[in-house]
Amino acid sequence: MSSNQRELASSFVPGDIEAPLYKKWIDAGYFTADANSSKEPFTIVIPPPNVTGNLHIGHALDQTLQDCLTRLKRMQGFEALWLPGMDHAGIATQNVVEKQLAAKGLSRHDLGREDFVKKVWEWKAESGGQILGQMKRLGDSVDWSREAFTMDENLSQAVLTIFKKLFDQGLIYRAERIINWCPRCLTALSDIEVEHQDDEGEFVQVRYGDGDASIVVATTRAETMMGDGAVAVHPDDPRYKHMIGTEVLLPLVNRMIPIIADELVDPDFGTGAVKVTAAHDPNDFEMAMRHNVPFVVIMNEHGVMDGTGTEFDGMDRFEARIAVVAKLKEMGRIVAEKRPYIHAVGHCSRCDTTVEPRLSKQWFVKVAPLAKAAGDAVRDGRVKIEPAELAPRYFEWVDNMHDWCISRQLWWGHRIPVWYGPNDEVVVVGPGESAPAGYTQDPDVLDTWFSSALWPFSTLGWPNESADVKKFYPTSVLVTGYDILFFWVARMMLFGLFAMDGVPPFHTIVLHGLVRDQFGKKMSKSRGNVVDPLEFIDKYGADALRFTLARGSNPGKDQALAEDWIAGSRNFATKLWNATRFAMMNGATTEGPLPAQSSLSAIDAWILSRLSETTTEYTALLESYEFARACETIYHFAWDDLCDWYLELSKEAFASGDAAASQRVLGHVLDTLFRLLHPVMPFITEALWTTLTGKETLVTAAWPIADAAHIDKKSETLIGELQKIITEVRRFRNDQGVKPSQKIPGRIIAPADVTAYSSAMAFLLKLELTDFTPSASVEIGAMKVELDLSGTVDVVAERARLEKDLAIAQKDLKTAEVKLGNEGFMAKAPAAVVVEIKERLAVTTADIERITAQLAALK
RNA sequence: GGGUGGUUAGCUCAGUGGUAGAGCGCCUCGUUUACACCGAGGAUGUCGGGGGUUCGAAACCCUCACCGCCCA
Repeated sequence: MSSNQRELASSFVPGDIEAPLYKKWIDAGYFTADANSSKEPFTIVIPPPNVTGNLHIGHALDQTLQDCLTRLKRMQGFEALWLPGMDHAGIATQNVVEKQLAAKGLSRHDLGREDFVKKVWEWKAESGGQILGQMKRLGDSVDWSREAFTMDENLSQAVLTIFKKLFDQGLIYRAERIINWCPRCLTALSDIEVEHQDDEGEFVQVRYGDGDASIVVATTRAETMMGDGAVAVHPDDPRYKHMIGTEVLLPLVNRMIPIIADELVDPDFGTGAVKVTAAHDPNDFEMAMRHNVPFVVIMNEHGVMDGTGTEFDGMDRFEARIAVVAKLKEMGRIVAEKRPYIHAVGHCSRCDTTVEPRLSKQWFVKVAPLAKAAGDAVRDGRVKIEPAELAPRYFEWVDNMHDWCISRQLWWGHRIPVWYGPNDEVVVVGPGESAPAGYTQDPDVLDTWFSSALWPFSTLGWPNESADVKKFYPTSVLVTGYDILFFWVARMMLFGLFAMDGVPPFHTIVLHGLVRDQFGKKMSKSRGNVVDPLEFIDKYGADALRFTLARGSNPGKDQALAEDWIAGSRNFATKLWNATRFAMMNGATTEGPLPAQSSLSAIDAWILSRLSETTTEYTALLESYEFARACETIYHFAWDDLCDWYLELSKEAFASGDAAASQRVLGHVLDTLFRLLHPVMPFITEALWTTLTGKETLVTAAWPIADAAHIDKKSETLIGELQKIITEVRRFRNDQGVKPSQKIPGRIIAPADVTAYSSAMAFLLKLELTDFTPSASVEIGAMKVELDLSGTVDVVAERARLEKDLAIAQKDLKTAEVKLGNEGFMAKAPAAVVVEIKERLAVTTADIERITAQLAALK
């Protein structure tokens, strides 16, 4: 089929093309990677969204960038694999199903563990993973044949394998520690599952003991005092030095507790004396270990007071706080109180309940040796972090990482593969092994991030020696928001290096920022400023959303997003559509060789030169993850250079019917432009390109290589001159109130290389190149356009125009004169800069002369 | 408290030593051989304050102020 037989719809409706194109791509298998290919691999594993999740705007950004890179590399001839999948999201998913049960008045305990887990699987089958369908709307070129889930059989084998390996090397241990406990979820949480917020609390000073044997302690948690085992002061504090080693009476429970000295106490905080509640505070726990302070547990797993033997037993912890303070007040023991007292309090990241530090026996990963390796891999350059400015954050965390609590008191997740014998024997059961008879398995499951830490290789088939692992590991790039650098990225580094014999899980970590609202504020349900990417896709098309997000994505930086900007991207898509329609109406073609460079008009040579430069610049920007700058570059090439100038300057040639060279050049420019834009705007480029070329698909088409022979500075300079004089004439017409469509007699007086394009310029400026007596003229440098306004020149407007130009020229002249008159400048500035300023002086001097003469003539 | 980013046009942001930029918004004109989701033209900034380095600073250094994020 030749190009003039194919047609584009007269208007661009994204919804008409997107779904059919995605189906075409899937049916053709373009996204399916081949482990046996001889091509160099390029691998990205998707940050697995929660099985409970829906596509939010952050996913849309993350995935747009990943798709850009994957499509780019696929076109560049790599064996590109973008591997999709989901995370089982332990607490989140269990919460969803428990909520459903609660609606029927049931708890998970009513079902029992086995049936509950079955129920979760049923839920997943029915309503989990909605995000996968939404990813298709976005156009993600993921390999669906490799879709993975962290609870899949193979990924579970990976979990068992690594658990056993870590345990055997002494890197997993069980210990009684203070951990973060959620009294609502009834499970332990790791440090990063705790979110610190500034809450309104209270700060009270309580007198322990009486008379000489008394000391005032400061606390925000009066209710825990019944669990105190000591009072601590700084060893050098003169106020308390004499009391160290003595005992005071603990009110309410009437127990004598020692006063101890510990460096951890800040003498400037409160009264300089703090209560030591070993079983209910992590700092106190540490001090207690050093000083043999007893652990007194006074709260149960629900955060309810228990075992104090006082009237407070049975009270909720917050209720108890009020009651305890009231009672102390009654006893005259409250020395001072401050309320509200704003301080940071930990909350469960899943349900927002205030976290309770709790003494409890849990499983931990000993991270020190793993974290050292993870830090070194980045330090020695084996893994790059982009942008590099974010590397210090990574180091700060990896170098100061606490041991990782990995057990969770949940039912949904990978059950801890530890079995206990009748005499407390401990056996870890690896893949294919079974526990000795009479042993019982630990009831807890592993932290969700334990399995996601294995994602870059468990999804490829590890621990089996799969073809995928051989071909696609290590992965090339990991694209994710900086907000999960610690949650996920650092942990993949830890486990990846450990499991894969020191081979890091990816070469480059590309970090992007968060999507914020149009005023740069964080999106949140409470603010009501959360946007739905699917609504934007419905309204403006996936390409528009993608382009907007990519265009806003500066490395590692947050971006604001406004609906207007998506509309702007939709306008860009429409522009491309209409430009292509126009081009095809005028015979643009991709068939046959490009005309010889020497035979081209300056207009054609110029656009090829700009195309070549744009290709180079844009490719380099994409390859260095500078998505915002890349989009900016291609946007201005397409809209400004191509649509506003090339097409306009070419209209005369197309109208004259003698434009074979331009038809071929234009076909080439569009062909290349669509290839370049395809990673960002896959749908519209596919539609336009296949229509233009008659070929099957752009998905697997070759990435353009800039032709250095097309760089033509002479044509660029010449077209630059044309643009200047055209703009000046337009400005003149505008100032004179001449309508854009009104034809007026005119003539172009300029050097021959400019006048060679007189007819193109005249067509564009609506000038009639006939004989006439000029009544006005517009000049720029050596170029002059004479016009006939039939004697109706608006002298006032023209004076204003010239005077404005004169003022600018005079200011520029002065700047140049000052510089050239500066001895320091002349002595020290680089020669090239001096030459430039001298040229500027010459140009402005000439401008001033010319404008002054024109103004004089106007009198 | 420790770390870290920011302050440039009305808004959101680019711009790492040589005449201040983009998108959106704003003003004027306009149914011109694609496109009003458009075209042409225009207005708008002592680049947070102060000091310093330099022939030259939005950019480099110091300092202050004010926002923000991460960690404790």
